[in-house]
Amino acid sequence: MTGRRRVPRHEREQQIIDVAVQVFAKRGFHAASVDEIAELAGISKPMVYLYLDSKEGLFLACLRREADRLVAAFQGAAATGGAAPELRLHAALLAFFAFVAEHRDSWVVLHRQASELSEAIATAVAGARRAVLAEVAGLVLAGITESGDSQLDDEDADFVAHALVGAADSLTDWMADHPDQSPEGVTLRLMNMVWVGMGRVLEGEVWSPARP
Amino acid sequence: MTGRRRVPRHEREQQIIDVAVQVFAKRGFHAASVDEIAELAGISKPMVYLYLDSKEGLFLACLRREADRLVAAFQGAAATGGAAPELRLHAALLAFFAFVAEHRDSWVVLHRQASELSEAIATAVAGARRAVLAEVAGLVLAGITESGDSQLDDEDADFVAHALVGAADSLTDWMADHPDQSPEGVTLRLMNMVWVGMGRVLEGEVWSPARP
Amino acid sequence: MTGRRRVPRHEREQQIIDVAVQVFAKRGFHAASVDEIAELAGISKPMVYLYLDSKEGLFLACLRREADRLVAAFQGAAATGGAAPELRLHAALLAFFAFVAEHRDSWVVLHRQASELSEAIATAVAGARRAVLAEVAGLVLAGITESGDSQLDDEDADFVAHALVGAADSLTDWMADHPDQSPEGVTLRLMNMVWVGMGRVLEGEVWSPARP
Amino acid sequence: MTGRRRVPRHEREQQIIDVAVQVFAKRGFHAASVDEIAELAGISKPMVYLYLDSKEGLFLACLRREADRLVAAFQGAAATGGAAPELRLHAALLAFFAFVAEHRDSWVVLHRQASELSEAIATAVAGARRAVLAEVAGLVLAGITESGDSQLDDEDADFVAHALVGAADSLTDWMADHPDQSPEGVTLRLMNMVWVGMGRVLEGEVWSPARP
DNA sequence: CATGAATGAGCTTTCATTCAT
DNA sequence: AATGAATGAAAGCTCATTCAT
Repeated sequence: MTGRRRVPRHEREQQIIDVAVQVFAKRGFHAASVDEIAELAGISKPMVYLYLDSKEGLFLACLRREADRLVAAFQGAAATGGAAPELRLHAALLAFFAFVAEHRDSWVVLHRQASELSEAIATAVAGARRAVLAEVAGLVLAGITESGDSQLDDEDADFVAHALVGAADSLTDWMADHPDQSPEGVTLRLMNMVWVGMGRVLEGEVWSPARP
Repeated sequence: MTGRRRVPRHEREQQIIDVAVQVFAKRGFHAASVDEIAELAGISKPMVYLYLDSKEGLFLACLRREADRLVAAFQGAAATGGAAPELRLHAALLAFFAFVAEHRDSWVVLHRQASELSEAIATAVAGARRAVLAEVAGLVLAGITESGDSQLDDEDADFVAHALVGAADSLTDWMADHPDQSPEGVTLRLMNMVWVGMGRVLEGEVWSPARP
Repeated sequence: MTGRRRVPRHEREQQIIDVAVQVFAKRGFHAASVDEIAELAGISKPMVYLYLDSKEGLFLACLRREADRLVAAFQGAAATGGAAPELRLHAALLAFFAFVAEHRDSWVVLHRQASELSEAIATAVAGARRAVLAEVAGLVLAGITESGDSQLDDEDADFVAHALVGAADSLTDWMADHPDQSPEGVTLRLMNMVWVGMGRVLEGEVWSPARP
Repeated sequence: MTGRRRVPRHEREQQIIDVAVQVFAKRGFHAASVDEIAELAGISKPMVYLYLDSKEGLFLACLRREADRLVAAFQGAAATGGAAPELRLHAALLAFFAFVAEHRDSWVVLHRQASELSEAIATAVAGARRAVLAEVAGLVLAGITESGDSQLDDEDADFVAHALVGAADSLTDWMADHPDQSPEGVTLRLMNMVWVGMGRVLEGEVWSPARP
């Protein structure tokens, strides 16, 4: 039971979404029940339907709000992290890890519930991920270009972005197992691992199984 | 309708699991219905329950079979890939990407359905992932140790393993968008990105936002 | 179809229980289906589950309501039947036969469905029966004690109570075959049969197969 | 697993019925499953159907065999218990209590499973009970007649028989709670309670609430 | 004589969703 | 603005029963 009686619409919506994020994170989309969400939000089911239309609408609202927050944090950091691409990438990654550390539920909803859902939802999730990937790829490409060499192209940058985002994603689990590690530390390690390696590759150092 | 009439038990079980992997991959655990699986397998529901006990039992059977296959391929390659750790890592990653390329459904089931499920299932999935992570961390550690320097310890190896596995994971999506790319190519790129970078780091080259 | 549209909860519950008693009496617990009960009550199945939780919960509710009614009638009569134990026993038996005559279904549910059911249900039924047995045994003991002789003890009273209750129980069938017989008449006959006999025994008259 | 391989039909049937009586007694008709019975009997389900036709046929076979045994014991004792009706009644009751003491499962099946079943089964159970009631009523009537008085008629005898049989029935529970009590002792007590009382009543002693 | 394989039908239960107030 | 009452539809699961060998 959160608040009661005569709450203006927008505020009620946010309360409902707050609760829904928690419940979806804990139970998953299908296992979550609108009953439980309504009860935890301290209102009746018809209100949920009046404001959010359907279970899927409710989930979409959660998704959008949390995705917007995450993407905003990410892009905001990338925009203000400094001039050099690597600094901006670093700032963005840091923002990401900090967001996940602070809003675990939001992250779970965004990350682990995309399959088994409707077109609309899958699209929304994919859109957020694509936004992040594009941002990263852009930074990577800028870093490459800046370094003068153009051995690597768009596709390579996309590849690196996927690898980076996947690594970051997986490292959220590692973080959950190492609560003492700060987002800053994690970010620094990841940058070292990937960025330095990428730099060397650009300089022509190539690994191959034939001559390792 | 796969096979018909009077099929011995073990064979039927495999048929059912074959179909179930497809359906679970397409719909997700909760949205999948035993009815649909039975119908696609060309048998009646009671057979599914007779042989696999419950919907969860069926899912577990899928999970176990596919996880075993994947882990076996991965570890088999790691064992026979050569003497040097990086060669073995390369072989293992290659086996992984090849497996995913060939058994997309299996991979989806293994990868995207772990949350919102019962203890038993979560355990099974986590176990498979942990096996792979441990294998990778071992290889990474061996690579580090071999190189003579011991700046990096177990925790670092674990970190790198998470990053690598997460990157590989995410790259399966990239592969799905680039059907022309071979598993070999993907593997090579990833090794270059990570391994070379790691080598440089070991040699003392450090990146930091303060002095990039 | 009993009542329709927008009935407050408690009233609906009683309607449902009313119907359920009839159906359980006719079919027995296992053979009764919630579908049939819902349909006869003129509502949909989910209402039954919303209010009574489960088929077993529904049966328990029937059991408790009817058992309470019967035990209350029995004990109420025993309490107000007069001073002398035999008068009170007579009043209680009369109340029992009158109850059965008027609520045949309730009696069937209470009496014939105890086995093959869950612990909770068996406990509820056994509890009601035990309450009645204890009441009867108490009256019998009082009658014995009052008569001055103490040849008979607690165990004897318990034995007599079982015999009496069993006789009464069986006589409900006899009543069903003799609709013209009033509860009063039946009660009187039973009292004559048992109470007088018990009195003689207390006075020392003993029957034995050796010397009949 | 009782016996195996190539057992002649009649013997197999008896084995199946033996097991079925146990299972029906423990679980009740509906809750008992043919699967469990077949497994405990050490044979496959189709054999059960081949020999006993259906679940109901199986139950009927159990019922008939056990009812025959009980009625035979009862009537046998009544026939050989001596000349005087009360001696024969005593012998018959003794046979009844001894049967129940020794074949608890049979008694449970005969006694507590009659409702909720099909016409055929209800008829079978009712038939057995009626046979016993008739026998008892006959003895009671003989006792009455012999005593010279004819205040009491057929209906009265039937009433007494119902009371007696119900008392005996209920006393089987009392016996279950008093394992040290012998069938002989129980029978003697019951005879004392009822027969002596009946005798007094015949002699004109009448109880009534008006003048107790 | 005997059975593993197979199923039609029906059960209890749950849930997203809407109506009447 | 808000809710208690109500339901259609479907899911998981079980069981008595039969077929093919």
